[in-house]
Amino acid sequence: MPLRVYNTLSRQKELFETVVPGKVGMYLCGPTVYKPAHIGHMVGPVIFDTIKKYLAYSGYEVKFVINITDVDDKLIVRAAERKLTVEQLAREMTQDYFDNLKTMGVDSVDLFPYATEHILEMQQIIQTLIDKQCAYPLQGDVYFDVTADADYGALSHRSIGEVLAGTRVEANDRKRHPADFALWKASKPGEPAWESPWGPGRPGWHIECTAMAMKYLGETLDIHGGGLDLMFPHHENELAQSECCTGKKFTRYWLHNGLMQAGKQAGKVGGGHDRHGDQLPDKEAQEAGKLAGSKGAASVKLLFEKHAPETIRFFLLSTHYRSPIDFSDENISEKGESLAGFYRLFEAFQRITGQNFYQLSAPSSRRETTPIPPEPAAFHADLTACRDRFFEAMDDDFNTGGAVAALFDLRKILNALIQDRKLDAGGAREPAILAALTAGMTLLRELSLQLGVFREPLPTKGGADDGFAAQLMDLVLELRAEARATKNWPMSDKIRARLKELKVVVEDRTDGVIWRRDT
RNA sequence: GGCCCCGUAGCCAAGUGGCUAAGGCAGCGGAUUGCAAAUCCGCCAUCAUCGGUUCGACUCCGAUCGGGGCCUCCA
Repeated sequence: MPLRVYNTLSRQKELFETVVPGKVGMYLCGPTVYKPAHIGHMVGPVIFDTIKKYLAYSGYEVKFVINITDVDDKLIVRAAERKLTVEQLAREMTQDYFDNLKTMGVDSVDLFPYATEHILEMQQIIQTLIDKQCAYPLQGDVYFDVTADADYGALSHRSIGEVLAGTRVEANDRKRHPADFALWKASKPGEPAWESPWGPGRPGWHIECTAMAMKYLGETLDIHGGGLDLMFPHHENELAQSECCTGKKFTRYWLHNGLMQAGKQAGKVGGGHDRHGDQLPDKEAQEAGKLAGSKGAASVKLLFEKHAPETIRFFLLSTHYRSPIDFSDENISEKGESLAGFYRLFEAFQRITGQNFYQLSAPSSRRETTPIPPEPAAFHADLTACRDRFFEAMDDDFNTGGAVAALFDLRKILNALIQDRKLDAGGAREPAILAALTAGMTLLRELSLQLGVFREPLPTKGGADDGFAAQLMDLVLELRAEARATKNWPMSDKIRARLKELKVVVEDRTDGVIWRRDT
């Protein structure tokens, strides 16, 4: 099954062929570290982390780079507000970003280069562009001349004329062409500045990505990712300056992820039944619906208090990466419900075989995928079909939604085996069946790891209190067992009902009672 | 105004020019259970509307309606 990816440049799915066979250079536009990350900042990293994992699993040697923008107007403003240096602020927010990535299970990034550590590389590229007449210095600034790139606009599918149609006329008409953009900005007093052939200044926004991407991944990248919002002008400009600099294709496959949206109330107001419906939502209401635009967009760290990070990751991956995602607590909670079924399966597996799902050693390469015993035949066939569906989905432009569905199917097949053979209900546990079950669970682990879920056990709720709570539960359930032995159902049911009020679920199984804390 | 995307069951969400349109959550029926819970089995969609292309469209084209994005150094 060949891998196919959707390329923004061509607007269609293309066969995935890398510059160097077997190797992938992948670059993702990272954050400007000026404020704590919100959920939207996690979308790209989670998606491209998953892509990296899957490519590596598929046999590619992948180098994955995410840049850190640590010099920028927003940083300067925010640092001044907080009476910090730009460097201090950047350092603090970078740490926040890294913490969040770790929590979200984004662990496949090979390198996080900093813009400020690549000023020299940027200057060299700028100089090359000037030498090639693609850029021109102007009063301490350096601008890229968009007319130097005949294909300018190809990525975002607009012509230079169209670009200008919607743009406000700026006061700054010193530029040769209104669409020209800054490669280097002369700095004002008090701002971070670096010496340059054009005077003290700092880099423009787009040049850092070109410099760092080329330095670490070569002049032609295989994959360049980012949010849809970056397509224009950021990626368009990056593409133009890079190709003008090297004369080579800059990126083979441009991948853009959809943006997260917070609520839809803004668009819904006044719609529907109002036949006059001409009450357009005002600009402010529209802004409120935009995650990034709403100043109240909570940090991911706050979100982690409400939802398990794994649930959030699963939420992000249950829809296609190019689609926008509606953010809401309800939508995320629903994913938590779906995941609970997996956790119960892991517990059943532990009860049955004594093995810990999280300690199963799963193959990390698709070529060495978990062998499934030929017996029972139906089980073998079902699992194989499931695995095929997973691969098919992922090979088709990383369709994580389809892959997730395969995981659910897998869960059902495993539960069905347990059910049919009464493995968790006092039935005989034949070694061959247990081996089949273990193989199936190993496959589940193998595949789910590619999505970055079920990596490690959830932290137990209740923390340090758990040991004591467990002892109390043993006592309560012992008393309840005595009541049940004498068919004292009212007492037995009362205990169970009262526990339920405490969010403790009791299950009376044929071979014993189990309990768990509910979410 | 310009460019672009989307509209699939109560909700979320895959997918395909033609066999029964994935999966999840919720719901309903059954098995199981002392009763539950959990699990399994089963049920639950004329794919926004209208027209066109085609032997045949949810899938292609056009129009309409509805939602959204970008054009503003938001990921």
